[in-house]
Amino acid sequence: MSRKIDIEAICAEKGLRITEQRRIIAKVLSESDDHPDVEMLHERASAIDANISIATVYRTVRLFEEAGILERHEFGDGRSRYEAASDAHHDHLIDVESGEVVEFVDDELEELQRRIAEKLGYRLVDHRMELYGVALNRDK
Amino acid sequence: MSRKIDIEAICAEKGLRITEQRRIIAKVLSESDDHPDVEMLHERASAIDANISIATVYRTVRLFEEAGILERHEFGDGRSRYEAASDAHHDHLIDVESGEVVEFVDDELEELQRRIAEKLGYRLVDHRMELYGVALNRDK
DNA sequence: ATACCTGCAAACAATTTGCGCTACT
DNA sequence: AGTAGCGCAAATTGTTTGCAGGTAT
Repeated sequence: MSRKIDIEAICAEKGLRITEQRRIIAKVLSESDDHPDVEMLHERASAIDANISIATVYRTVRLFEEAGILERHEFGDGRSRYEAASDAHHDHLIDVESGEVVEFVDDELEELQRRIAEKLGYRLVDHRMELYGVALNRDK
Repeated sequence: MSRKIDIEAICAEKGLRITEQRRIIAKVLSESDDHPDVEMLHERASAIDANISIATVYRTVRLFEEAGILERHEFGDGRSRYEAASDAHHDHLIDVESGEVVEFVDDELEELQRRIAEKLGYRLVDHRMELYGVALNRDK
């Protein structure tokens, strides 16, 4: 789903300092096709450089989020999960049995949300939507 | 929005013990038309009986949620917020400027979500959706 | 050179839990 | 009477932060 995004280039663009640990965390993020939490990111980063502290992962992830490089999600398991912000917006469906996360886009849905907000007297600035489901054909 | 729900009766129905503190917390919940967090619930309960501990509020809120008496929401401010589970499902729109929460129902949306899940190969068992918006006419 | 970054450990905030005592049923 | 619930304080979990030393620009 995620076309590779050159986070390092974006950092330079935004005037962020590029450090060894940021480069590694950026690489890990770019190569993740799932929605890892901080602990998972730290594990993956540690596999490349064992000295990266989890505090740095937290700081970097916040920095990247504020720079719009990353999107943070809360899927209801208590911790935040991240993915590289692509220009293509999408929502998520979570398989409640396996925990698997499926990404999807539905223009009709986007449009409907905008209309609902408007009907209530608001201009929609953001939304969060997750569907929770069980697979129909268990034999996949 | 919330028609009064007799939580005490539901407790009896489900075989839950009815204690003084549960009765109070139930009353506070029934009378709340907003979406209080545990701290707010504790404050409101304390106004009735100053001896209720916050641990009991946490325990009771969890008990009630597991019994289906309560719905828990996470609106992105870190803590969980609760409302009495009514039979009438609804979603929420959060005014990002005032923090006000507007409840709404949209059948087309419900139906669309079901269809999207199905298209992806899932049976929809739950969903969470929040719209975030700014009021169109500020002079309301 | 210097301002920014990192690792470490301590601090925090929300929530849970062990324990001895109390109160429903 | 006996089990389940309560209050309190300590423990847990996810996350943030102060500080002393290191590093990118």
